[in-house]
Amino acid sequence: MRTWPMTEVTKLAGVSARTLRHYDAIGLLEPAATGHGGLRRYGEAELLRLQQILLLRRLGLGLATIGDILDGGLDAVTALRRHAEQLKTERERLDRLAATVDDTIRQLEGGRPMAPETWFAGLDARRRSEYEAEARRRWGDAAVDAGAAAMRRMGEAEREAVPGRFEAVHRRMAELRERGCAADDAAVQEVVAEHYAIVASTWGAAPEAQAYRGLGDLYVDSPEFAAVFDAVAAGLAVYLRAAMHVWADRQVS
Amino acid sequence: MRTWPMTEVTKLAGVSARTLRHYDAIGLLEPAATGHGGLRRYGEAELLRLQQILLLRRLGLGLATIGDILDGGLDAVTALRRHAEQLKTERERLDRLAATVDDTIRQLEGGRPMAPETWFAGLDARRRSEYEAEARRRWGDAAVDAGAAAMRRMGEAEREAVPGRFEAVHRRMAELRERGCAADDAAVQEVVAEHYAIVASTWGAAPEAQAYRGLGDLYVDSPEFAAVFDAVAAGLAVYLRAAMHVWADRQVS
DNA sequence: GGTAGGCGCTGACGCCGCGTCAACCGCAAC
DNA sequence: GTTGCGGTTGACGCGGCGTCAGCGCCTACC
Repeated sequence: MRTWPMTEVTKLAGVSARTLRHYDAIGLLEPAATGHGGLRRYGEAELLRLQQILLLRRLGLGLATIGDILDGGLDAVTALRRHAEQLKTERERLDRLAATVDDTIRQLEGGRPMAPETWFAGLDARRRSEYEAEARRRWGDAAVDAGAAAMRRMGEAEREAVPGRFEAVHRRMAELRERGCAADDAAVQEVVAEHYAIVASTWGAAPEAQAYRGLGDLYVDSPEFAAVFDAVAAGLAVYLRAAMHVWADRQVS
Repeated sequence: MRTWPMTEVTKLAGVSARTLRHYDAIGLLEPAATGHGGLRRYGEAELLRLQQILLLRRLGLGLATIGDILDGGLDAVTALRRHAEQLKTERERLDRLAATVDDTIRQLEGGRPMAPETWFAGLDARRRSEYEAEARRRWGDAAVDAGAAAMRRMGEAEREAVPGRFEAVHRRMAELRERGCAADDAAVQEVVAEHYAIVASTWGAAPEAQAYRGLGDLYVDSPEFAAVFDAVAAGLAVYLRAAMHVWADRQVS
């Protein structure tokens, strides 16, 4: 039986010697024989196996998976189907990411701040669904769906103005906190009222006092939200929550 | 000035303590102060910087790039534009990859071998353009474009039959080589003639003898092609090239 | 005979962004 | 005293090799 040394194999298959040694090291492709000083020699069967490895590798499969397939422990079609799923998921993530990046570029160029709606746009499906699941738990399906619908109904100009209005509220709240105003201060409650109005416009309906309270909790409990507020001014999330609680309590009484 | 310990920061920003230590280790975000036993304390400026880090990280930028941006050595818009390019390139690569994987699944299910056209489909842009550039060098723009057009013009059934016809030729060539037939043997040249016919049908025109010679060279020079032939039978690429050279020389004389 | 060069070998580090141990320290509550 | 929390500094691991470093063997040339 003919055998080939590594240099030949690298030329035939277009892989580096390092790669062949790696495949040997991880047990993916062992030489047919190793003679005089550890020289690797590959036979026809090994070349064929290498071909299959390279084919599957080109499809993006991991070496461990490829090994499982070639050793018969895994069905190729099953593995590829699963792989195709992952590819599609990853592609969708890149899609959203690219859109968010484009958004950010436009906003930076226009000198406008980040839109809160885009805060979650780049999150992967798991985190996004976690957030949405929490929202549904807190406020119910109807509220979440109504909110999404309301956002869609809004005119372009109106929708674009939302981030700026939120930003303004955040800054005014930060100022008041800086000046030492308590959460139940009239000036603070005035700003909260405006905050409530903006939230109501994005939700498509005026939230119940309890729901608004819950939103304040979310601002602190959710790392993503808290981070955004604390970027405006450290501690703002907690301050805002307190003010929202006061406002909600007054609505009820 | 207020400062926060790590536990607070992890809750505010939603990052792990490990991440904060990592950012400290690579010099991306250093604590405002470290007191009594190395305890890290973060000030408002650090929280703001962390916010910016997380924002850019969510967009998929690398930590090194983020550091450059925040330290003023790199313009955010420029970096993001470049990043968006890369995202799009990567997304396109995944698209092609997913298509190739789907193809492969269909072929495996149908029990048919890989279509040669798909050999290059999953390659990244660089390698693909390298290959195409080489093809244009070898045969000229017109030939390459005509070939692509011919493939598109072909009927579905015809196009699907191409892989099988190539496969059959490869197997017959391998058999003849096994039996010790020389490249100029009549039986070998008969198979080569069929090979030429298939190539002609995919190119949309009968190749010049010189172009056909060049194709034989490519079969050996290109690792990807050589690998595919040598998977059918080790050494087949070289054998096929020799046979193609003989055929081309006879056409000229 | 020496020596330079080419090809092969075996480690081992590096990449990227942390997760995840392990081992230890200081402070507070029981 | 001990338990537990919250912090510290290492270190390994992931995937798929690229890229040295340092060595051995064979050949060619002087």
